[in-house]
Amino acid sequence: MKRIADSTVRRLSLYLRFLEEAEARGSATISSEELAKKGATTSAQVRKDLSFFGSFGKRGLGYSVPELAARLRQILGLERSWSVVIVGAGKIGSALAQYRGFRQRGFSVIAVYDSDPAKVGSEWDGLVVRDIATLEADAAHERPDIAVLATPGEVAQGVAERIAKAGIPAILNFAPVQLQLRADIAVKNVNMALELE
Amino acid sequence: MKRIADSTVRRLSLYLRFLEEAEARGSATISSEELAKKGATTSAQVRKDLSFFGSFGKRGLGYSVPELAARLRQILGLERSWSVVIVGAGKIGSALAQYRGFRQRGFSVIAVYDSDPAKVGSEWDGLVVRDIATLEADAAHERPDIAVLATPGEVAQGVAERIAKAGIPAILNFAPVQLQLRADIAVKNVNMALELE
DNA sequence: CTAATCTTGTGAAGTATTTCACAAGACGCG
DNA sequence: CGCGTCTTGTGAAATACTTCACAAGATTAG
Repeated sequence: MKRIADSTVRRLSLYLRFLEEAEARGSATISSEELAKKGATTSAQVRKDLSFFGSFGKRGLGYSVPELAARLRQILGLERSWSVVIVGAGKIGSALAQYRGFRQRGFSVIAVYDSDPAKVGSEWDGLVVRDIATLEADAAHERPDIAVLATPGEVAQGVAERIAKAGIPAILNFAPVQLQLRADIAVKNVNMALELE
Repeated sequence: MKRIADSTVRRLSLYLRFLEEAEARGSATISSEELAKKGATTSAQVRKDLSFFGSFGKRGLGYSVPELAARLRQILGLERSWSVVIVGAGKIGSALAQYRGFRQRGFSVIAVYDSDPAKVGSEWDGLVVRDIATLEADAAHERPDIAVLATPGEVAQGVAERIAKAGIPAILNFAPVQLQLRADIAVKNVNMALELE
């Protein structure tokens, strides 16, 4: 079995969103054509994407909305909950910590870290900001799945190395630097200014 | 001339960041190999990306750092300043309004809008939150280049239509919905939960 | 000036992704 | 049941993107 293309994953995630809308509206089935129109793609593309994982549509009818939604959740790894820690309690970190979209998608924020003593101990939306010094010790028993890196660029590389050493296997990087880490750490970069270009 | 691939633009933006670092360090030239190593790609890829716009390297030497940086800024449209309005003064809107990365890249936030009377009139970082009711009138004379849509999903489509009607030609959409707009409005979607999947 | 060494620019080859096009299954209706 | 209509699943074709490989320009050292 070949690797799933990044572009395919993005589209699957989009399809899932449309399926959830359809589910809420009470539709029982949906065609590749409908999914395509909402997602600004083609029906052939939708079918190709889905057929990669097997065939769960009915000819002449379309796809069963609840069945396809369940299948996509499984493919995207959303049938289980992922625990997330946010490192950096600045502007971006605070927006992310309170972003409802994560919870809705099965990601639960279990901790926020910062190095600024003025911020450590303050409470946000039920979460107490922890001292970054305790990152390694906490990670050893809480075993978070993903770290969101939202520090200033200057310290991002150093903090990323600590995250890697603490045994957290994936980093979502909001800092505007390219991280250099061991290949077994999954790094995904997000650059908001880049989106505007 | 063919359209520039999305993946190419992303890399060009990355190269520019490395060039700015090199500029700060005082390097006069840089090779495709060096750019490739930092950007986790190959030197052939770097050269192909750049050769698309002409040939401005020197064989045996590499590329002139300031010259290439200037050329990339021009290609990416960063030689001029773009004015941005943020619509939606919630968590994401406020993080974006204060995000320094935009300014550094030539995007200046000229206004923030919200529909909540409790927020309208309050001041953020030198910007007064305006009532969304004045969007059309303001846009007519300020002519912003880009609107950042950071409203809740339920109202995003309606607000996007107003933005389009107000004559703003590009939207960066942070709401978790797929906008349906006229084809001449450039829409770019950002979905933070998606990045984790 | 010549030789050795770098590094670009670019066809050609190799992969990957998207679109086309159509056979065949599924349903509804008379 | 037979017919018309809808919609999937999928090879094949088309397109797009990446990597290879090498000729040729540029520099440095002797």
